[in-house]
Amino acid sequence: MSAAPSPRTERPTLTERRKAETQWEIARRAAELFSERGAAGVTAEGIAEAAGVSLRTFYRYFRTKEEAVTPLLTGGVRQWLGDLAAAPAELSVEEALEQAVRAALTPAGTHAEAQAEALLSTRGLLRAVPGDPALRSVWLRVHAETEQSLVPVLTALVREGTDPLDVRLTAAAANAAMRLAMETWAATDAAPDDAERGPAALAVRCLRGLTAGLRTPRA
Amino acid sequence: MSAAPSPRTERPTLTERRKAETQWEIARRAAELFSERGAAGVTAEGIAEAAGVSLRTFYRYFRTKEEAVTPLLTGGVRQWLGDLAAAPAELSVEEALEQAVRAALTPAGTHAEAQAEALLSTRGLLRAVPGDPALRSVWLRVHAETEQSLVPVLTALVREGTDPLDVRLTAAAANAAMRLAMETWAATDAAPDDAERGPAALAVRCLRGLTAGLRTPRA
DNA sequence: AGCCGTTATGGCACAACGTGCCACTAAGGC
DNA sequence: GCCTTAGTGGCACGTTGTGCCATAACGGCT
Repeated sequence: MSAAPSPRTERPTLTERRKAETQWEIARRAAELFSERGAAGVTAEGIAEAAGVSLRTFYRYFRTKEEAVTPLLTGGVRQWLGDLAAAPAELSVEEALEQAVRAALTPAGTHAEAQAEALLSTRGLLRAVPGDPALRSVWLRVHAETEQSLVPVLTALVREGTDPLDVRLTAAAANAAMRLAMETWAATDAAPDDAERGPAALAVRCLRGLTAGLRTPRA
Repeated sequence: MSAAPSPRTERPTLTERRKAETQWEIARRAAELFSERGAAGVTAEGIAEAAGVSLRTFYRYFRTKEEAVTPLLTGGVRQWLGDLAAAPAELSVEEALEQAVRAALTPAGTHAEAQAEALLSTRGLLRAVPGDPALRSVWLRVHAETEQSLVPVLTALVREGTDPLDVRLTAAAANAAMRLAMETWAATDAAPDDAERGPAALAVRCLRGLTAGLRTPRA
Protein backbone atom coordinates (compact mmCIF):
# COMPACT_ATOMS: atom_id res chain seq x y z
CA MET A 1 0.00 0.00 0.00
CA SER A 2 2.88 2.42 -0.58
CA ALA A 3 2.41 5.53 -2.69
CA ALA A 4 2.62 5.18 -6.45
CA PRO A 5 6.19 5.44 -7.74
CA SER A 6 5.41 8.44 -9.91
CA PRO A 7 2.69 10.31 -8.06
CA ARG A 8 2.41 13.22 -10.48
CA THR A 9 2.67 13.59 -14.20
CA GLU A 10 6.30 12.59 -14.27
CA ARG A 11 7.88 10.53 -16.98
CA PRO A 12 7.31 6.89 -16.06
CA THR A 13 10.31 5.07 -14.70
CA LEU A 14 12.07 2.27 -16.53
CA THR A 15 10.36 -0.43 -14.48
CA GLU A 16 6.95 1.00 -15.15
CA ARG A 17 7.55 1.15 -18.87
CA ARG A 18 8.69 -2.45 -18.87
CA LYS A 19 5.59 -3.49 -16.95
CA ALA A 20 3.29 -1.67 -19.36
CA GLU A 21 5.14 -3.28 -22.24
CA THR A 22 4.78 -6.83 -20.93
CA GLN A 23 1.13 -6.15 -20.14
CA TRP A 24 0.53 -5.18 -23.76
CA GLU A 25 2.59 -8.08 -25.00
CA ILE A 26 0.50 -10.53 -23.00
CA ALA A 27 -2.74 -8.92 -24.16
CA ARG A 28 -1.65 -8.97 -27.78
CA ARG A 29 -0.57 -12.61 -27.70
CA ALA A 30 -3.73 -13.62 -25.83
CA ALA A 31 -5.90 -11.92 -28.44
CA GLU A 32 -4.02 -13.67 -31.24
CA LEU A 33 -4.37 -17.09 -29.65
CA PHE A 34 -8.01 -16.58 -28.68
CA SER A 35 -8.87 -15.48 -32.21
CA GLU A 36 -7.16 -18.53 -33.68
CA ARG A 37 -8.25 -21.35 -31.38
CA GLY A 38 -10.94 -19.85 -29.19
CA ALA A 39 -10.58 -19.20 -25.49
CA ALA A 40 -11.25 -22.83 -24.59
CA GLY A 41 -8.45 -24.02 -26.86
CA VAL A 42 -5.78 -21.88 -25.25
CA THR A 43 -4.14 -22.48 -21.89
CA ALA A 44 -2.91 -19.72 -19.63
CA GLU A 45 0.51 -21.34 -19.80
CA GLY A 46 0.37 -21.08 -23.58
CA ILE A 47 -0.27 -17.35 -23.41
CA ALA A 48 2.45 -16.87 -20.83
CA GLU A 49 4.90 -18.82 -22.94
CA ALA A 50 4.01 -16.85 -26.09
CA ALA A 51 4.49 -13.61 -24.17
CA GLY A 52 7.80 -14.74 -22.70
CA VAL A 53 6.81 -14.77 -19.05
CA SER A 54 6.18 -17.48 -16.50
CA LEU A 55 2.71 -18.70 -15.66
CA ARG A 56 3.03 -17.16 -12.22
CA THR A 57 3.83 -13.76 -13.67
CA PHE A 58 0.93 -13.98 -16.08
CA TYR A 59 -1.44 -14.22 -13.14
CA ARG A 60 0.17 -11.17 -11.57
CA TYR A 61 -0.86 -9.11 -14.60
CA PHE A 62 -4.32 -10.58 -15.10
CA ARG A 63 -6.64 -12.24 -12.64
CA THR A 64 -8.01 -14.76 -15.09
CA LYS A 65 -7.05 -16.19 -18.42
CA GLU A 66 -9.86 -14.39 -20.24
CA GLU A 67 -9.16 -11.01 -18.69
CA ALA A 68 -5.88 -10.86 -20.57
CA VAL A 69 -7.61 -9.29 -23.56
CA THR A 70 -9.37 -6.49 -21.70
CA PRO A 71 -6.76 -3.87 -22.67
CA LEU A 72 -7.79 -4.33 -26.30
CA LEU A 73 -11.46 -3.99 -25.46
CA THR A 74 -11.22 -0.86 -23.33
CA GLY A 75 -9.42 1.01 -26.09
CA GLY A 76 -11.33 4.24 -26.53
CA VAL A 77 -13.22 4.18 -23.26
CA ARG A 78 -10.86 6.38 -21.27
CA GLN A 79 -10.81 9.04 -23.97
CA TRP A 80 -14.57 8.82 -24.40
CA LEU A 81 -15.20 9.48 -20.73
CA GLY A 82 -12.65 12.28 -20.67
CA ASP A 83 -14.11 14.04 -23.68
CA LEU A 84 -17.59 13.63 -22.28
CA ALA A 85 -16.62 15.16 -18.95
CA ALA A 86 -15.07 18.12 -20.79
CA ALA A 87 -18.10 18.73 -22.99
CA PRO A 88 -19.09 22.42 -23.25
CA ALA A 89 -22.18 23.28 -21.27
CA GLU A 90 -24.21 24.54 -24.22
CA LEU A 91 -24.48 21.02 -25.64
CA SER A 92 -27.39 18.80 -24.74
CA VAL A 93 -26.59 15.40 -23.25
CA GLU A 94 -27.33 13.79 -26.59
CA GLU A 95 -25.02 16.14 -28.42
CA ALA A 96 -22.28 15.77 -25.83
CA LEU A 97 -22.45 11.98 -26.14
CA GLU A 98 -22.28 12.14 -29.92
CA GLN A 99 -19.39 14.54 -29.96
CA ALA A 100 -17.37 12.52 -27.42
CA VAL A 101 -18.06 9.33 -29.32
CA ARG A 102 -16.86 10.88 -32.54
CA ALA A 103 -13.66 12.07 -30.93
CA ALA A 104 -12.98 8.70 -29.28
CA LEU A 105 -13.67 6.50 -32.31
CA THR A 106 -12.33 8.60 -35.16
CA PRO A 107 -8.62 8.01 -35.73
CA ALA A 108 -7.12 11.51 -35.91
CA GLY A 109 -4.23 13.62 -34.75
CA THR A 110 -0.67 12.48 -34.34
CA HIS A 111 -1.68 8.99 -33.22
CA ALA A 112 -4.20 8.41 -35.98
CA GLU A 113 -2.24 5.48 -37.36
CA ALA A 114 -1.85 3.82 -33.99
CA GLN A 115 -5.54 4.35 -33.20
CA ALA A 116 -6.63 2.82 -36.48
CA GLU A 117 -4.41 -0.18 -35.89
CA ALA A 118 -5.75 -0.60 -32.37
CA LEU A 119 -9.31 -0.53 -33.73
CA LEU A 120 -8.43 -3.22 -36.25
CA SER A 121 -6.93 -5.42 -33.53
CA THR A 122 -10.05 -4.94 -31.46
CA ARG A 123 -12.19 -5.87 -34.43
CA GLY A 124 -10.25 -9.06 -34.95
CA LEU A 125 -10.99 -10.01 -31.38
CA LEU A 126 -14.63 -8.92 -31.53
CA ARG A 127 -15.25 -11.22 -34.44
CA ALA A 128 -14.47 -14.15 -32.20
CA VAL A 129 -16.77 -12.92 -29.45
CA PRO A 130 -20.21 -14.10 -30.63
CA GLY A 131 -19.21 -17.74 -30.87
CA ASP A 132 -17.08 -17.88 -27.74
CA PRO A 133 -18.89 -17.89 -24.38
CA ALA A 134 -15.78 -17.01 -22.42
CA LEU A 135 -14.92 -14.05 -24.64
CA ARG A 136 -18.54 -12.98 -24.58
CA SER A 137 -18.36 -12.86 -20.82
CA VAL A 138 -15.33 -10.54 -20.81
CA TRP A 139 -16.94 -8.33 -23.40
CA LEU A 140 -20.00 -7.98 -21.20
CA ARG A 141 -17.92 -7.35 -18.11
CA VAL A 142 -15.98 -4.59 -19.82
CA HIS A 143 -19.20 -2.87 -20.81
CA ALA A 144 -20.66 -3.24 -17.35
CA GLU A 145 -17.65 -1.42 -15.96
CA THR A 146 -17.92 1.25 -18.62
CA GLU A 147 -21.53 1.77 -17.69
CA GLN A 148 -20.55 2.23 -14.06
CA SER A 149 -17.90 4.76 -14.99
CA LEU A 150 -20.38 6.60 -17.16
CA VAL A 151 -22.76 7.34 -14.31
CA PRO A 152 -20.73 9.98 -12.41
CA VAL A 153 -19.74 11.67 -15.67
CA LEU A 154 -23.33 11.93 -16.79
CA THR A 155 -24.42 13.07 -13.35
CA ALA A 156 -22.17 16.07 -13.76
CA LEU A 157 -23.60 16.78 -17.20
CA VAL A 158 -27.26 16.58 -16.33
CA ARG A 159 -29.15 19.42 -14.67
CA GLU A 160 -29.10 19.30 -10.91
CA GLY A 161 -31.96 17.48 -9.28
CA THR A 162 -32.26 14.83 -11.98
CA ASP A 163 -33.36 11.48 -10.61
CA PRO A 164 -30.24 9.24 -10.28
CA LEU A 165 -32.24 6.40 -11.78
CA ASP A 166 -32.70 8.42 -14.97
CA VAL A 167 -28.97 9.00 -15.10
CA ARG A 168 -28.29 5.30 -14.75
CA LEU A 169 -30.83 4.60 -17.47
CA THR A 170 -29.12 7.05 -19.77
CA ALA A 171 -25.74 5.50 -19.00
CA ALA A 172 -27.07 2.03 -19.72
CA ALA A 173 -28.71 3.08 -22.96
CA ALA A 174 -25.72 5.02 -24.26
CA ASN A 175 -23.42 2.19 -23.32
CA ALA A 176 -25.61 -0.33 -25.10
CA ALA A 177 -25.54 1.86 -28.18
CA MET A 178 -21.76 1.85 -28.11
CA ARG A 179 -21.70 -1.90 -27.69
CA LEU A 180 -24.03 -2.54 -30.61
CA ALA A 181 -22.12 -0.07 -32.76
CA MET A 182 -18.85 -1.92 -32.15
CA GLU A 183 -20.45 -5.31 -32.69
CA THR A 184 -22.04 -4.12 -35.90
CA TRP A 185 -18.81 -2.64 -37.19
CA ALA A 186 -16.93 -5.81 -36.29
CA ALA A 187 -19.16 -7.73 -38.67
CA THR A 188 -18.26 -5.45 -41.59
CA ASP A 189 -15.13 -4.68 -43.54
CA ALA A 190 -15.44 -0.90 -43.30
CA ALA A 191 -12.22 0.96 -42.54
CA PRO A 192 -11.75 2.41 -39.03
CA ASP A 193 -11.96 5.93 -40.47
CA ASP A 194 -14.86 5.27 -42.85
CA ALA A 195 -17.09 8.32 -42.62
CA GLU A 196 -20.29 6.37 -43.25
CA ARG A 197 -19.74 2.83 -42.05
CA GLY A 198 -16.89 3.31 -39.57
CA PRO A 199 -17.23 2.88 -35.79
CA ALA A 200 -17.74 6.59 -35.12
CA ALA A 201 -20.53 6.88 -37.68
CA LEU A 202 -22.20 3.72 -36.39
CA ALA A 203 -21.98 4.89 -32.80
CA VAL A 204 -23.65 8.18 -33.63
CA ARG A 205 -26.29 6.37 -35.60
CA CYS A 206 -26.95 4.01 -32.67
CA LEU A 207 -27.20 6.85 -30.19
CA ARG A 208 -29.79 8.52 -32.38
CA GLY A 209 -31.59 5.24 -33.01
CA LEU A 210 -32.06 4.84 -29.27
CA THR A 211 -34.54 7.67 -28.98
CA ALA A 212 -36.25 6.73 -32.23
CA GLY A 213 -36.50 2.98 -31.60
CA LEU A 214 -39.04 2.91 -28.83
CA ARG A 215 -41.34 5.30 -30.66
CA THR A 216 -41.60 3.17 -33.76
CA PRO A 217 -45.29 2.81 -34.72
CA ARG A 218 -46.73 -0.62 -35.33
CA ALA A 219 -47.53 -1.99 -38.77
CA MET B 1 -29.79 -36.75 -29.91
CA SER B 2 -33.06 -38.68 -29.62
CA ALA B 3 -36.39 -36.88 -29.61
CA ALA B 4 -37.63 -35.42 -26.34
CA PRO B 5 -39.50 -37.99 -24.24
CA SER B 6 -42.67 -35.89 -24.20
CA PRO B 7 -42.74 -34.12 -27.55
CA ARG B 8 -46.09 -32.41 -27.11
CA THR B 9 -47.97 -30.93 -24.22
CA GLU B 10 -48.17 -34.21 -22.38
CA ARG B 11 -47.91 -34.59 -18.66
CA PRO B 12 -44.21 -34.89 -17.82
CA THR B 13 -43.04 -38.33 -16.88
CA LEU B 14 -41.82 -39.23 -13.42
CA THR B 15 -38.16 -39.01 -14.40
CA GLU B 16 -38.62 -35.58 -15.89
CA ARG B 17 -40.34 -34.31 -12.79
CA ARG B 18 -37.57 -35.66 -10.62
CA LYS B 19 -34.99 -33.98 -12.82
CA ALA B 20 -36.77 -30.66 -12.65
CA GLU B 21 -37.03 -31.08 -8.91
CA THR B 22 -33.32 -31.74 -8.38
CA GLN B 23 -32.49 -28.84 -10.71
CA TRP B 24 -34.53 -26.53 -8.52
CA GLU B 25 -33.08 -28.03 -5.39
CA ILE B 26 -29.54 -27.39 -6.60
CA ALA B 27 -30.41 -23.85 -7.67
CA ARG B 28 -32.07 -23.09 -4.35
CA ARG B 29 -29.17 -24.41 -2.28
CA ALA B 30 -26.64 -22.65 -4.48
CA ALA B 31 -28.46 -19.34 -4.03
CA GLU B 32 -28.54 -19.83 -0.28
CA LEU B 33 -24.85 -20.60 -0.05
CA PHE B 34 -23.82 -17.83 -2.44
CA SER B 35 -25.87 -15.30 -0.48
CA GLU B 36 -24.26 -16.41 2.79
CA ARG B 37 -20.60 -16.81 1.90
CA GLY B 38 -20.26 -15.36 -1.58
CA ALA B 39 -19.56 -17.36 -4.70
CA ALA B 40 -15.84 -17.57 -3.95
CA GLY B 41 -16.51 -19.03 -0.53
CA VAL B 42 -18.56 -21.93 -1.81
CA THR B 43 -17.29 -25.02 -3.59
CA ALA B 44 -19.21 -26.90 -6.23
CA GLU B 45 -18.91 -29.97 -4.03
CA GLY B 46 -20.51 -28.02 -1.19
CA ILE B 47 -23.51 -27.19 -3.33
CA ALA B 48 -23.79 -30.74 -4.59
CA GLU B 49 -23.64 -32.09 -1.06
CA ALA B 50 -26.27 -29.62 0.18
CA ALA B 51 -28.53 -30.63 -2.71
CA GLY B 52 -27.98 -34.33 -2.08
CA VAL B 53 -26.29 -35.19 -5.36
CA SER B 54 -22.77 -36.12 -6.33
CA LEU B 55 -20.33 -33.60 -7.73
CA ARG B 56 -20.45 -35.35 -11.08
CA THR B 57 -24.23 -35.06 -11.24
CA PHE B 58 -24.07 -31.39 -10.31
CA TYR B 59 -22.03 -30.74 -13.43
CA ARG B 60 -24.58 -32.59 -15.51
CA TYR B 61 -27.21 -30.07 -14.46
CA PHE B 62 -25.07 -26.95 -14.69
CA ARG B 63 -21.99 -26.24 -16.74
CA THR B 64 -20.30 -24.11 -14.10
CA LYS B 65 -20.61 -23.53 -10.40
CA GLU B 66 -21.99 -20.01 -10.89
CA GLU B 67 -24.57 -21.03 -13.45
CA ALA B 68 -26.41 -22.99 -10.79
CA VAL B 69 -28.39 -19.90 -9.81
CA THR B 70 -29.62 -18.97 -13.28
CA PRO B 71 -33.05 -20.54 -12.76
CA LEU B 72 -33.71 -17.97 -10.06
CA LEU B 73 -32.60 -15.12 -12.28
CA THR B 74 -34.62 -16.04 -15.35
CA GLY B 75 -37.82 -16.13 -13.35
CA GLY B 76 -40.23 -13.96 -15.27
CA VAL B 77 -38.38 -13.87 -18.57
CA ARG B 78 -40.26 -16.65 -20.30
CA GLN B 79 -43.62 -15.17 -19.40
CA TRP B 80 -42.46 -11.71 -20.38
CA LEU B 81 -41.46 -12.81 -23.86
CA GLY B 82 -44.64 -14.81 -24.26
CA ASP B 83 -46.89 -11.95 -23.27
CA LEU B 84 -44.95 -9.61 -25.49
CA ALA B 85 -45.34 -11.86 -28.51
CA ALA B 86 -49.06 -12.07 -27.86
CA ALA B 87 -49.53 -8.32 -27.54
CA PRO B 88 -52.55 -6.96 -29.43
CA ALA B 89 -51.65 -5.11 -32.61
CA GLU B 90 -53.26 -1.82 -31.62
CA LEU B 91 -50.62 -1.24 -28.95
CA SER B 92 -47.45 0.66 -29.71
CA VAL B 93 -44.15 -1.06 -28.97
CA GLU B 94 -43.79 1.01 -25.84
CA GLU B 95 -47.25 0.09 -24.63
CA ALA B 96 -46.76 -3.57 -25.48
CA LEU B 97 -43.50 -3.66 -23.49
CA GLU B 98 -45.12 -2.00 -20.50
CA GLN B 99 -48.11 -4.28 -20.50
CA ALA B 100 -46.01 -7.43 -20.81
CA VAL B 101 -43.71 -6.25 -18.04
CA ARG B 102 -46.66 -5.63 -15.78
CA ALA B 103 -48.04 -9.08 -16.41
CA ALA B 104 -44.70 -10.75 -15.84
CA LEU B 105 -43.71 -8.94 -12.65
CA THR B 106 -47.02 -8.54 -10.87
CA PRO B 107 -47.85 -11.58 -8.73
CA ALA B 108 -51.40 -12.46 -9.66
CA GLY B 109 -53.70 -15.33 -10.48
CA THR B 110 -53.61 -18.76 -8.92
CA HIS B 111 -49.84 -18.76 -8.54
CA ALA B 112 -49.60 -15.30 -7.03
CA GLU B 113 -48.17 -16.63 -3.80
CA ALA B 114 -45.53 -18.73 -5.54
CA GLN B 115 -44.58 -15.84 -7.83
CA ALA B 116 -44.16 -13.48 -4.90
CA GLU B 117 -41.99 -16.00 -3.11
CA ALA B 118 -39.88 -16.52 -6.22
CA LEU B 119 -39.38 -12.78 -6.53
CA LEU B 120 -38.25 -12.60 -2.92
CA SER B 121 -35.74 -15.41 -3.46
CA THR B 122 -34.44 -13.61 -6.52
CA ARG B 123 -34.12 -10.42 -4.54
CA GLY B 124 -32.08 -12.17 -1.87
CA LEU B 125 -29.69 -13.30 -4.54
CA LEU B 126 -29.62 -9.95 -6.33
CA ARG B 127 -28.52 -8.25 -3.15
CA ALA B 128 -25.33 -10.28 -3.24
CA VAL B 129 -24.67 -9.47 -6.89
CA PRO B 130 -23.05 -6.00 -6.71
CA GLY B 131 -20.26 -7.11 -4.39
CA ASP B 132 -19.60 -10.47 -6.01
CA PRO B 133 -17.77 -10.49 -9.36
CA ALA B 134 -18.74 -14.06 -10.16
CA LEU B 135 -22.43 -13.48 -9.47
CA ARG B 136 -22.27 -10.22 -11.39
CA SER B 137 -21.00 -12.15 -14.36
CA VAL B 138 -23.94 -14.57 -14.34
CA TRP B 139 -26.37 -11.73 -13.93
CA LEU B 140 -24.93 -10.06 -17.01
CA ARG B 141 -24.92 -13.28 -18.97
CA VAL B 142 -28.57 -13.92 -18.20
CA HIS B 143 -29.47 -10.46 -19.45
CA ALA B 144 -27.40 -10.86 -22.57
CA GLU B 145 -29.38 -13.98 -23.42
CA THR B 146 -32.65 -12.23 -22.66
CA GLU B 147 -31.64 -9.45 -25.02
CA GLN B 148 -30.96 -11.98 -27.75
CA SER B 149 -34.33 -13.64 -27.20
CA LEU B 150 -36.01 -10.26 -27.30
CA VAL B 151 -34.86 -9.47 -30.82
CA PRO B 152 -37.07 -11.88 -32.82
CA VAL B 153 -40.07 -11.05 -30.66
CA LEU B 154 -39.64 -7.34 -31.25
CA THR B 155 -39.00 -7.91 -34.93
CA ALA B 156 -42.46 -9.39 -35.18
CA LEU B 157 -43.96 -6.45 -33.31
CA VAL B 158 -42.36 -3.68 -35.28
CA ARG B 159 -43.63 -2.53 -38.65
CA GLU B 160 -42.13 -4.34 -41.58
CA GLY B 161 -39.05 -2.80 -43.09
CA THR B 162 -37.65 -1.51 -39.82
CA ASP B 163 -33.85 -1.55 -39.73
CA PRO B 164 -32.74 -4.64 -37.76
CA LEU B 165 -30.21 -2.45 -35.98
CA ASP B 166 -33.03 -0.33 -34.57
CA VAL B 167 -34.73 -3.47 -33.34
CA ARG B 168 -31.57 -4.59 -31.59
CA LEU B 169 -31.21 -1.16 -30.05
CA THR B 170 -34.75 -1.34 -28.75
CA ALA B 171 -34.13 -4.79 -27.35
CA ALA B 172 -30.95 -3.64 -25.62
CA ALA B 173 -32.62 -0.55 -24.17
CA ALA B 174 -35.71 -2.36 -22.95
CA ASN B 175 -33.58 -5.09 -21.46
CA ALA B 176 -31.37 -2.58 -19.68
CA ALA B 177 -34.48 -0.96 -18.25
CA MET B 178 -35.59 -4.31 -16.87
CA ARG B 179 -32.18 -4.92 -15.39
CA LEU B 180 -32.02 -1.56 -13.66
CA ALA B 181 -35.56 -1.97 -12.40
CA MET B 182 -34.70 -5.30 -10.77
CA GLU B 183 -31.45 -3.96 -9.33
CA THR B 184 -33.25 -0.92 -7.96
CA TRP B 185 -36.00 -3.00 -6.41
CA ALA B 186 -33.46 -5.37 -4.90
CA ALA B 187 -32.01 -2.47 -2.94
CA THR B 188 -35.37 -1.67 -1.37
CA ASP B 189 -37.73 -3.40 1.01
CA ALA B 190 -40.83 -2.88 -1.09
CA ALA B 191 -43.14 -5.87 -1.35
CA PRO B 192 -43.26 -7.81 -4.63
CA ASP B 193 -46.80 -6.59 -5.25
CA ASP B 194 -46.25 -3.00 -4.15
CA ALA B 195 -48.14 -0.86 -6.63
CA GLU B 196 -45.71 2.05 -6.42
CA ARG B 197 -42.32 0.64 -5.49
CA GLY B 198 -42.66 -2.98 -6.60
CA PRO B 199 -40.78 -4.53 -9.53
CA ALA B 200 -43.59 -4.02 -12.02
CA ALA B 201 -43.97 -0.34 -11.19
CA LEU B 202 -40.22 0.19 -11.33
CA ALA B 203 -39.96 -1.58 -14.65
CA VAL B 204 -42.64 0.59 -16.21
CA ARG B 205 -41.00 3.67 -14.77
CA CYS B 206 -37.62 2.61 -16.23
CA LEU B 207 -39.10 1.92 -19.66
CA ARG B 208 -40.61 5.40 -19.67
CA GLY B 209 -37.43 6.96 -18.33
CA LEU B 210 -35.53 5.55 -21.27
CA THR B 211 -37.14 7.84 -23.79
CA ALA B 212 -37.02 10.80 -21.42
CA GLY B 213 -33.47 10.35 -20.21
CA LEU B 214 -31.58 11.26 -23.33
CA ARG B 215 -33.65 14.39 -23.84
CA THR B 216 -32.88 15.84 -20.45
CA PRO B 217 -31.84 19.48 -20.90
CA ARG B 218 -28.63 20.70 -19.36
CA ALA B 219 -28.51 22.90 -16.27
C1' DA C 1 -46.38 -59.32 -13.74
C1' DG C 2 -41.60 -59.73 -15.84
C1' DC C 3 -38.05 -58.58 -19.42
C1' DC C 4 -35.07 -55.03 -21.78
C1' DG C 5 -33.38 -50.92 -23.96
C1' DT C 6 -32.69 -46.33 -22.40
C1' DT C 7 -31.21 -42.90 -19.29
C1' DA C 8 -29.74 -40.79 -14.97
C1' DT C 9 -26.30 -41.31 -11.52
C1' DG C 10 -21.82 -41.98 -9.01
C1' DG C 11 -16.91 -42.86 -8.73
C1' DC C 12 -12.45 -42.24 -10.56
C1' DA C 13 -8.69 -40.17 -12.99
C1' DC C 14 -6.96 -36.19 -15.14
C1' DA C 15 -5.77 -31.57 -17.38
C1' DA C 16 -6.24 -26.90 -16.34
C1' DC C 17 -7.19 -22.92 -13.30
C1' DG C 18 -5.79 -19.72 -9.81
C1' DT C 19 -3.23 -18.75 -5.28
C1' DG C 20 0.01 -18.77 -1.28
C1' DC C 21 4.61 -19.06 -0.22
C1' DC C 22 9.57 -18.58 -0.67
C1' DA C 23 13.90 -17.63 -2.93
C1' DC C 24 16.13 -14.79 -6.41
C1' DT C 25 17.25 -10.82 -9.04
C1' DA C 26 17.06 -6.14 -10.76
C1' DA C 27 15.67 -1.28 -10.15
C1' DG C 28 15.97 3.21 -7.68
C1' DG C 29 17.38 6.07 -3.58
C1' DC C 30 21.31 7.07 -0.32
C1' DG D 1 29.51 1.31 -3.62
C1' DC D 2 25.14 -0.45 -0.13
C1' DC D 3 20.27 -1.30 0.96
C1' DT D 4 15.45 -1.20 0.60
C1' DT D 5 11.88 -2.13 -2.50
C1' DA D 6 9.54 -4.41 -6.06
C1' DG D 7 9.06 -7.69 -10.01
C1' DT D 8 9.95 -12.52 -11.28
C1' DG D 9 10.04 -17.65 -11.30
C1' DG D 10 9.35 -22.13 -9.20
C1' DC D 11 6.73 -25.19 -6.41
C1' DA D 12 2.85 -27.13 -3.98
C1' DC D 13 -1.90 -27.19 -3.35
C1' DG D 14 -7.07 -26.84 -3.45
C1' DT D 15 -10.61 -26.31 -6.88
C1' DT D 16 -12.80 -26.48 -11.40
C1' DG D 17 -14.75 -29.02 -15.10
C1' DT D 18 -14.60 -33.31 -18.22
C1' DG D 19 -14.04 -38.14 -20.14
C1' DC D 20 -14.85 -42.75 -19.17
C1' DC D 21 -17.06 -46.74 -17.30
C1' DA D 22 -19.96 -49.42 -14.13
C1' DT D 23 -24.38 -49.45 -11.81
C1' DA D 24 -29.18 -48.61 -10.82
C1' DA D 25 -33.55 -46.77 -11.88
C1' DC D 26 -37.12 -45.62 -15.19
C1' DG D 27 -40.37 -46.41 -19.22
C1' DG D 28 -42.20 -49.30 -22.76
C1' DC D 29 -43.39 -53.86 -24.14
C1' DT D 30 -45.48 -58.51 -24.19
